[in-house]
Amino acid sequence: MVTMEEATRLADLFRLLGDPTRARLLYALLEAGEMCVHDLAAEVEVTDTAVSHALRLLRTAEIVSTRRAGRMIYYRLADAHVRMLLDLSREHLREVSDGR
Amino acid sequence: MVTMEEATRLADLFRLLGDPTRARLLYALLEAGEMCVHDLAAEVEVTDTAVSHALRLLRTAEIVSTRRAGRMIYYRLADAHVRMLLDLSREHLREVSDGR
DNA sequence: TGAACATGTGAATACCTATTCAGATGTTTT
DNA sequence: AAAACATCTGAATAGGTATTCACATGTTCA
Repeated sequence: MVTMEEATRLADLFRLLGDPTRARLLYALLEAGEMCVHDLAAEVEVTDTAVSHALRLLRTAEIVSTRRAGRMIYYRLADAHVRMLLDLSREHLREVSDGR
Repeated sequence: MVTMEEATRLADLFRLLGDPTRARLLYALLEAGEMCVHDLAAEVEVTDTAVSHALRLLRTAEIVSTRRAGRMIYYRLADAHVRMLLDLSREHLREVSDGR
C-alpha cells in the first residue's frame, strides 16, 4: 500500500524529473557519468545560472551528488535506482513511440 | 543518446506523475488493477471532477486506459512499463527512507 | 594579494497548472 | 420520457515555479 505521505514524496520525486532542463541534465549525466556545471550548461544549452538552480533542487532531493575538484564541481547521478528509473523511462518512451 | 525532443517527452511523462493527486491515483490503480472514477475519488479523497480532470491527462498520455461497463468507466494502468516505473520508484523511495 | 574563473544565491517576473464551480453528455431504470 | 446516476467539459482563479539579472562566495594562479 502507498500512504498519502509516501504518494506525496513520490510525486515530489517525479516532479523533479518533470522539467525539460532537469531531464536533459540527468540524461546527460546518465551518459557521461560525471560532468561539471559549465559543461552541463553547454550540453543542455541553458545558462550556468539556470543549471545551478536546477542542480540545487536535484542535489537537495539526493538525485545527484557532487565531488569537488579544484574550482570545479562534478555532478553525478546519486545511485543505481535513479539510473534504472531514467533508463526504464527512456525505454518505455521508445517502445511507445514505435507504435506510431 | 537522448535528443532534445526525447528529453522533452520524458519530462512530459514525469511531470504527469509529479502531482500528488495523479500519483495517488496511479498507485491506487497499481494496487487494485482497475477502478471507476467515483471509487478513485473516494480513495484519493478529492472530488470526482478533480479526478476526472486528472485522469484525462493520464489517458491522453496513454499512461492509463479505460473500459466502459454500463455507466461506469473503469481505469487501469496502460502497460507493464508504467507498472514497473511506479514499482521501481516506490522501491527507490523506501530504500532511501531507510537511511534516515 | 589581486585578478580570473567556477559556481551559488536571492528577488522578481512571467508562465503554467490544479482545483473549483456550473453545467453538459451519456447511461440506466422505472 | 423522466429521473437518477456516472463521468466529462470549459472557464476562472489561486498557487507554484523556471528563468533571468545582479551579485556573492569560494578557488586557483600569477
